[in-house]
Parts: sequence; structure tokens; C-alpha cells
Amino acid sequence: MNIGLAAKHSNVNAKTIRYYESIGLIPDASRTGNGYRTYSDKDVETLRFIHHSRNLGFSVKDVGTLLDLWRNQKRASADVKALALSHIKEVDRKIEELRKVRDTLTHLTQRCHGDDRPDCPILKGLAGETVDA
Amino acid sequence: MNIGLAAKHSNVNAKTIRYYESIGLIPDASRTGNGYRTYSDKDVETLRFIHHSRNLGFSVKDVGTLLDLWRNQKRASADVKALALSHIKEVDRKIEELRKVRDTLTHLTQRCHGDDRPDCPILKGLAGETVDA
DNA sequence: GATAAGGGTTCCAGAGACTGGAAGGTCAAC
DNA sequence: GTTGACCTTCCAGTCTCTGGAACCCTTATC
Repeated sequence: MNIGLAAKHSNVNAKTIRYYESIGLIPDASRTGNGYRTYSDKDVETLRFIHHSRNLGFSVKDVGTLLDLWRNQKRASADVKALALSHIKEVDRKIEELRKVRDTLTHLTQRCHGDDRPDCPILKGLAGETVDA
Repeated sequence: MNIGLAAKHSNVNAKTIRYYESIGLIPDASRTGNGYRTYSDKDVETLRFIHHSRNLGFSVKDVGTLLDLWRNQKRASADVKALALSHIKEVDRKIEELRKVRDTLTHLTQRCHGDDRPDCPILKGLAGETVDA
């Protein structure tokens, strides 16, 4: 199948597929006589794997590692698990950070009248002034 | 003061200060005879405002808007609040997304033995297979 | 006076992960 | 034969810095 169909079936943009090829995440696609890239069902499967991995927040580099492990029949599941656990830790860190951000923002906005007066605890907070409860 | 000291006092990297100047987030600094940029305490205050805003996840563009509002004595606090609320919404969206990601990853890793055997529910999950409880 | 350390300056390139656009070739249908 | 939907390549832009090279200025020390 052509790149457009592969894109449709895998939910990976055609442009992105070419990009993945250019950075070596996937091997160069074979070409038909007219120079068009062709993809097999197996290629689409790979693209789907990539799509899922990216959706779960793995970096493209990590996806490369996961692809290697996926293709390697002699892999140890411990290697995969280690990568996943370290990623979970990172996700947790990000969630915690965002939670703090949200709490601060909520605190500030709750104290802001939000009318046509210029007094604004949000700006004061950003400027570094303490905004009391 | 020179850029290094301004950086120290504001917690904004000297390189980043120059970058902010280059994109017009802050006005061009005045220069001493030798061509060095000079900063006043007020400039440092502005940099701190920027630092706090960026820490709370506002985009540089939004920080520009916030700076305008901050400097404008006739602003309406409603404008600031609207920006902040919309940002909170975005942060909430991200937290929710990350929580889903973490749940999926946790589900998969809990089912992975993580030993030297190749069988791995994580890879199966990424490939699209259903991984049952 | 030479030199070294520790500032500062500019400009260019790279990061990550795409995405958009221009300029053009190909193919199937009408 | 022309339209429209594909495909191709290559370059530039997004966003927010950060690193590095090559160079200048100031001050202190030998």
C-alpha cells in the first residue's frame, strides 16, 4: 500500500512516517517503479506500535529501544519493564509538578475579583508579592 | 548592574535574558561605554515576574500579555483572570492526560514478570493486543 | 609588560518532534 | 485533456532555549 493508506491504517501522519524514516526510526521503505513508498501490513503494525508508544509519552529515542526489544525474540522482559518503570516515574514527576502549578494558579485566581478594577492578586503573585489566603 | 548579576538576582539565565531581548519580550537593554548591557532593579523585577510566570507554565507569548497587563495601570483584572483560568483549564487537561497514561503504563507493568523471559505484556500492549487484568 | 581569570559581546547551530509550504511528478476517472 | 487526489523532495518554521566558537574588556597578579 502507499503511504497515505499506511498513514490511515496506523494513525501516523504520512509526513510523520517520512520523518521517522529520515531519522532512522523505521527502515527506508521499498519503492515501486514510480518512486512511491510501499508498506506491508507488518509495516503498518510497526507504525501502530510506534503510535501507541508515542501516545504513552515515550520519547522517539525510547520508542527506538522498545522497537528493538519488540523485534528481538531473545529479549528479557526485565529490560522492557525497567524502561516502562522509569517512564512512569517521570510521568509521576510531571503530574506532581502540574498539580503544584494548578494549586498556585487556583489560589491566585480565587483571590482575583476579575472585574474592571485594576487590582489583581494574580499579577501581584507573579511579581513575587505574597498573596495571603 | 551587568547581565550576570541581573541573571543571578532574577534566576533567569544570562543567555535567556539575551534571548528574551532578541524576541522582544523585554525591551533592548541600555549599554555602557564598553557595550555591556545594564540592568536596573526594576528590570530585575520584570525578569523575576517572567521567571515566575514561566514556572507556572505560561507560554512566552502569554507572559508578554501578562507583562503588558502588569505594566498597564488601567488594566481590568478580568483580563488577567481570564488568561489564568484558561491556563488552569489547560493544565487540568494535561494532568488528566498524564493520569491516563500512568494508569495504562501501570496496568501493563504490573502484568510484566520483568525477568529474563521474553514474554512481555508491555510490548504486547504497545503492539495493540489486549492485556487483560 | 605579559598573562590569566572571569566577565562581557556576536552569531550560528542544535535540541525534539514534527508540520507547512512550494514545486513538481504520477495516476485514475471523466 | 484536464481535473483532482495522490505521491516526491527540500527547505523553513514551530517553541524555548542552550551550547559553542571567536572575540573584546577589566582586573589582578607575577
